[in-house]
Amino acid sequence: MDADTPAPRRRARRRPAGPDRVSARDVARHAGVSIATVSRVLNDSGPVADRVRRLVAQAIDELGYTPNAAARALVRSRSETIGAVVPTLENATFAIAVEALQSRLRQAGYTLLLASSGYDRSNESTQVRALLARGVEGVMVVGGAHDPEIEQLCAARGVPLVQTWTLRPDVACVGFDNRAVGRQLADYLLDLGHRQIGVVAGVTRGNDRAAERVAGITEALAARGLDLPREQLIERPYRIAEGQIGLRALLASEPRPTAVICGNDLLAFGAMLEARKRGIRVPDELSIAGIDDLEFAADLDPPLTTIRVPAEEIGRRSAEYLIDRLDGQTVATVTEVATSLIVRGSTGPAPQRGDRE
Amino acid sequence: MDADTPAPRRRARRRPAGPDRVSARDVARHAGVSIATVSRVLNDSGPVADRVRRLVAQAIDELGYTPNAAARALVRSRSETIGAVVPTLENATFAIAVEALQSRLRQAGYTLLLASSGYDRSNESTQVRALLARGVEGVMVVGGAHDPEIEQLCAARGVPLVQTWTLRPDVACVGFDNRAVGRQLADYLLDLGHRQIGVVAGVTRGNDRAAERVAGITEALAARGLDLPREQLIERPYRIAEGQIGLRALLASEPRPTAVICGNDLLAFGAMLEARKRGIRVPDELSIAGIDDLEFAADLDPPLTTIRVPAEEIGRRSAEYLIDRLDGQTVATVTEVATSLIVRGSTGPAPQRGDRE
DNA sequence: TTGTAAGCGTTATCAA
DNA sequence: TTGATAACGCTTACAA
Repeated sequence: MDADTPAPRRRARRRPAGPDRVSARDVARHAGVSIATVSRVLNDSGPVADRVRRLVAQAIDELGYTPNAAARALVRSRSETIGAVVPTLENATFAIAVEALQSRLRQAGYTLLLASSGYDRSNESTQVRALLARGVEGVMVVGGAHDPEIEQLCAARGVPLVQTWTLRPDVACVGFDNRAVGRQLADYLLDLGHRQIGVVAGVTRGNDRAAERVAGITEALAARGLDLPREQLIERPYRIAEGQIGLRALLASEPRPTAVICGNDLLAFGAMLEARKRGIRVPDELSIAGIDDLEFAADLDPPLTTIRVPAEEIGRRSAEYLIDRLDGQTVATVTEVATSLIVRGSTGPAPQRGDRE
Repeated sequence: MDADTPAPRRRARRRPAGPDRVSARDVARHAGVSIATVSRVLNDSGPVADRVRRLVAQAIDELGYTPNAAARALVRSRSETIGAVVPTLENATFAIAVEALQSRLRQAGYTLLLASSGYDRSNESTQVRALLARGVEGVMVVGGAHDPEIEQLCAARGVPLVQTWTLRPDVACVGFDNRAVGRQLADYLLDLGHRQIGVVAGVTRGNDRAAERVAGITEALAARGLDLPREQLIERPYRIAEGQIGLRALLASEPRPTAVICGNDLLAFGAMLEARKRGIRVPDELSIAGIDDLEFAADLDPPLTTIRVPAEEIGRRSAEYLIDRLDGQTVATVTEVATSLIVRGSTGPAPQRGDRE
């Protein structure tokens, strides 16, 4: 995909078709006042006689006038626009966050410019640059590891940037500690007696959240003197079908894991499907856990043990951070949202030696 | 939610913080040329000596110049911006479409402004108005029934509007015949011998797609001399848990349906959960069908019979329609995308009298 | 091949 | 309480 090189337009019309756009000048003429007065009633800046105000309002109505946002943005140097770049909307967790982000932004009068990166760092950078060129006043991105250019560009223009799904002390962010999440999941399974733990992670290249989750798992294992051998760590894109592939690969390894941590719920769903297909009883023979707590997680059979990630809250709080910053308020730069381990039926004690078969 | 009344900003700064934005004038000065020349190399309009071109390019680089989109939009009266309003991104089918829409738009140099309506017609209208005020050059909405204001506003400005997930001969649209889809599903089940067909529809108020689907089902039944009694038609929001509620309601009615058509796959998933919970065998005792063919549909147990809706294609083609229109091309206004019945394991022949129990 | 200058539609300053 | 008018940063005739 060459999202980078916009194709040239074939024919450039000078003005949008339709009846020539009505401007403030038209309104002014129609109401028999000056254009300055029109502006004043429009923005409620400066005094206007009630009678005049009514006149202008009526003219605006009759002419169906809408102020030109570009002109306003130009003179005020404020676009009232916020940009967001997410990896993909196909992952429900990001879709939910974007939904909340947009909704909160609109309440404050901002419009959302949306782009997606496809989990590609250089593409992400391109998208941010495009948004900045469009004059966005704030930017939201997912994750804490990016092309350094992103932070630079935003900083250079004084455009606040909020990084989500991550926690970094040095930048504005709304998220959680992915490493801790990985650790928590691993510790939980270790406490259940599992010693052979496999991982179906997301693709870690260009995805610091996925990488951190793996790191957390590794840490927890190390703390108990265990390690995560290469064959026990499979990386797959975040899709159900990939979870199946991932589990298949893990099952081929020796010793066979008694528990599998998946990078998110989609992978976990796939893993559960594969286990069922192979007649492997979950959780008796194999425990499976995910991350996100998507809508369906509680409804799988057995219900999926997972880490709840408050996507809606992340989106909403990101919006609030940007809104407040643009409002000139000083706000906490680091916002941690609470995740929590939701224990359901897909995980259980490690099978005793001999339990199996 | 009062998304309609943006709260007033607390403090309005004059210019965005940071080092005063570098303008074309700065670049011109730096390169020792006129501002017109800068514009020429920037847009590749008009002749520029190679040497000068290099000079300017270098200056642009050194100064980190980015053209001001608002100024450009103002003078060209083109914002290179497209607006979309979907019911919600929480429904994967819309998320996928938006993803495709955005990606295709960017390729053509457009940026996507996104808003959501929450399935509320007046809110949808508000969002469209906001987008129009932002100067979008094209608009995408979901469905074919809206506040009439929407079509008027777009028409008045000559802004192309594409309506999706629907087929209307009189307007630009990319979609399919929801009524036909409902009919097809009902006919399929009728052909299997079902005579007691229940429906868990989406909420039809303000949702013409949901309403059309129900209408199609009703039609198919009528064609065989059957009707759809009130108690056999349940409307619930598009969520898994609501599907459970819906099926519960249907099961309480007499005679109990042998087949249930759900407004989308989420409702169908819920219905299947409820059936399982009650020990009702699917499809032996009860057939269940959905619409959308979401990622998980094939992986349910039993796999879900559904209608495949090409959401990605709808998004992409909507983008292409708008791009071509804005390019001055004459394009087909009505684009039908193919849906297809995917028969899987969740539906089967109607149980013979006495089969049950 | 280059530069000058007239807008584009607003907002905001300053007089009146 | 109102009206001229100068920006805002850019594109684009038109001149040179």
